[in-house]
Amino acid sequence: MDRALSRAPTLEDVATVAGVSRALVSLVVRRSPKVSAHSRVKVLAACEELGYRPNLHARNLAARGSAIIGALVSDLHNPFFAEVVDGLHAEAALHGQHVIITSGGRTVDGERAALETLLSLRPAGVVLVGPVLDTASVEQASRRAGCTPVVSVTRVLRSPLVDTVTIDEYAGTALAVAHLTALGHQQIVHLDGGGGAGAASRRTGYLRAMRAAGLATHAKVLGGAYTENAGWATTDRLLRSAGDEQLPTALFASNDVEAVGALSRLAEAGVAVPGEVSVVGFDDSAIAASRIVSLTTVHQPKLRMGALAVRTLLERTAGRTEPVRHTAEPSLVVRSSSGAVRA
Amino acid sequence: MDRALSRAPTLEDVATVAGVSRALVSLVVRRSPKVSAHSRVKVLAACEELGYRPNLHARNLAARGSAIIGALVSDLHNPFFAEVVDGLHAEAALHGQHVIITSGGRTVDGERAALETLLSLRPAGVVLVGPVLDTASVEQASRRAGCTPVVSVTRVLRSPLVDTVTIDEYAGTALAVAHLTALGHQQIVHLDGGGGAGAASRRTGYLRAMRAAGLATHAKVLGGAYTENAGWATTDRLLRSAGDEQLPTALFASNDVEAVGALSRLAEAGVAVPGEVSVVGFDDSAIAASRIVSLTTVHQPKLRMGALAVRTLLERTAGRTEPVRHTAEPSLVVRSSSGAVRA
DNA sequence: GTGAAAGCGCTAACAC
DNA sequence: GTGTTAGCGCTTTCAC
Repeated sequence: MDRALSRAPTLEDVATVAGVSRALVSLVVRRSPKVSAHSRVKVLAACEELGYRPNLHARNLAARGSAIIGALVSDLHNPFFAEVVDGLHAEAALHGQHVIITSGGRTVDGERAALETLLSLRPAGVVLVGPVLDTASVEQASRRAGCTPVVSVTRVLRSPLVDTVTIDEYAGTALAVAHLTALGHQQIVHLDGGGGAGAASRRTGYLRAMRAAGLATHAKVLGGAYTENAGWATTDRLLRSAGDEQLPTALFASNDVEAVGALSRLAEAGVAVPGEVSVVGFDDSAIAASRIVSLTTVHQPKLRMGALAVRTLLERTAGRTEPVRHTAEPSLVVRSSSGAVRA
Repeated sequence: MDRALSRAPTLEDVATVAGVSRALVSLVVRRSPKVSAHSRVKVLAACEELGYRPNLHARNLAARGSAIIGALVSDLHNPFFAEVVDGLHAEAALHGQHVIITSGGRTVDGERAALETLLSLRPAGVVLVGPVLDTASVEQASRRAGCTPVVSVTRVLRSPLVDTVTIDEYAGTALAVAHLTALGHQQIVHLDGGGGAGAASRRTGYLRAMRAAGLATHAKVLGGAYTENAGWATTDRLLRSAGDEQLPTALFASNDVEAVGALSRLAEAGVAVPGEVSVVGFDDSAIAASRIVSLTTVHQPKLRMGALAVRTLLERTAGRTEPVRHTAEPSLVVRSSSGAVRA
């Protein structure tokens, strides 16, 4: 079937084999309707025979604009982001766009370099998934690339050049607190997420929800971070500082891994979950669903957020100039880490 | 600083501003030594002023060959692969190569499409990370792209066109079995990995190691897969079929998530780990290190494997035509899921 | 419908 | 050292 060819076949090769001009082949591969059925069949057969695959570089150069959407994922180790990328892929495919991914290894410099690489490829737009990069760097990079559209998922970047897709963090925290109060909990401690994306809003949302429930005096925030170790350490401090009777009845962590840290410290201390203490997380990442963890948590619609990011990007490409800030609706997933307050 | 420019600046723009020819600018940005210091400074200043960034498409087209290494990652949800990608990045950076990633969402069709996208970008080479794609498809794709070098990590593809990087699965299983027998275990059951990458070798390795330890009669393989549910279900069957006294003293799972499934089933049944049953996994993925799991497991040097993949790729580019099969050395990470056999 | 010709931004020979 | 010239593979007018 394949003719021997040391280099990859080009439009020209296809045209020669099909006995037509290059322009015609170009029209066929781009699915133009202005081609006779006869020619189309001939050309397609030649493509097949040669194993022709268009050169995206050449296409991009000639068409000045590509069907590539670049995704800069801050942390490939985080399955949360993987799901957002799934959403990106699905929606991009619907619009005939290709998605290529780079990662910055959770560092500002790494992300800056990865963004440079991405922009050198002159993509139709860039999706920043959970970026740690500062707004100024993003703005500058976008502007230098002829104002390539940028949308940030998870993290809000306040720039007229950047659209954002996040969830309604306040609604999420309200769901978590409402779930716990409905179970009779009053002593609900919040394990803070430190400087993590959304952590500040979650803290505020928690305080607001506690106030709304008439539990303002019970509200208590303990410093932490979006890590398992932080969750462990914070819970450790809690256990040490309080006698058993003063232990809160519920812990609301700023994200899932922090909740897992709390769970493991509680298990070490022999504290029953949810018998003595209920634990609620945030994100609904893969670990929360694991049988061994089975964590009640606030679900973020990651797939939908990814898809929304792509649509938002394409709207920009289509001419919108006003920035938009989308917030998706969270929901609560009840698993076995939460239950009625202890007697 | 930035001059207003609606489109991204080109070499030509830089040349105009610097008052030199395009070729000179090209030499400067490619760090050629054959440029006077004076010109270099002038050109660099102009680049800075305009925020110039080379167009990779144009460069690739003109130079027929790019500094792009494409990575096709079968499953972005798997942190195991993320670490391999870290290794890829690190080594690629050392050689001035860019890494771009695509994913096939764990399906053959998805991977085929992702590979097409990658190859349309005419990369210097492609790294397949844990591919599910069949050998024939890979061979054909590579050949159609003018024999683009391909290296497969984790999964062995038997093709003269494809290099591979895996670990020594036999050595890994030997480590696990030796660890357990040293602790006095004899009733060691293997939870099979089904059709997963390396699962067959791990099964064989287990049987071989048991035989070598004089435990051939105790060897027992239970069907499974590389999933938490499979680990749970297999352990469930084990618990149901055996009275308590017939329970094996150790479980050796084909990978970590399967081990986690086993752990959760044992916890549900109130079986103490490692008091009554020891559990050992394979891979040393992130979940194994989690405090709540703390799984003894066989470590795969993922970073090194990623780095090795890049080096292997570049050797091909440099002219090697013989395929190579690298096997990295595993090691054992002892955590708290394994202990001395019960009395 | 189809073909000819120009040019996208860059590199690589080759002159000077 | 520096400038000139010819493409790389494709899309895009614009004639026919």
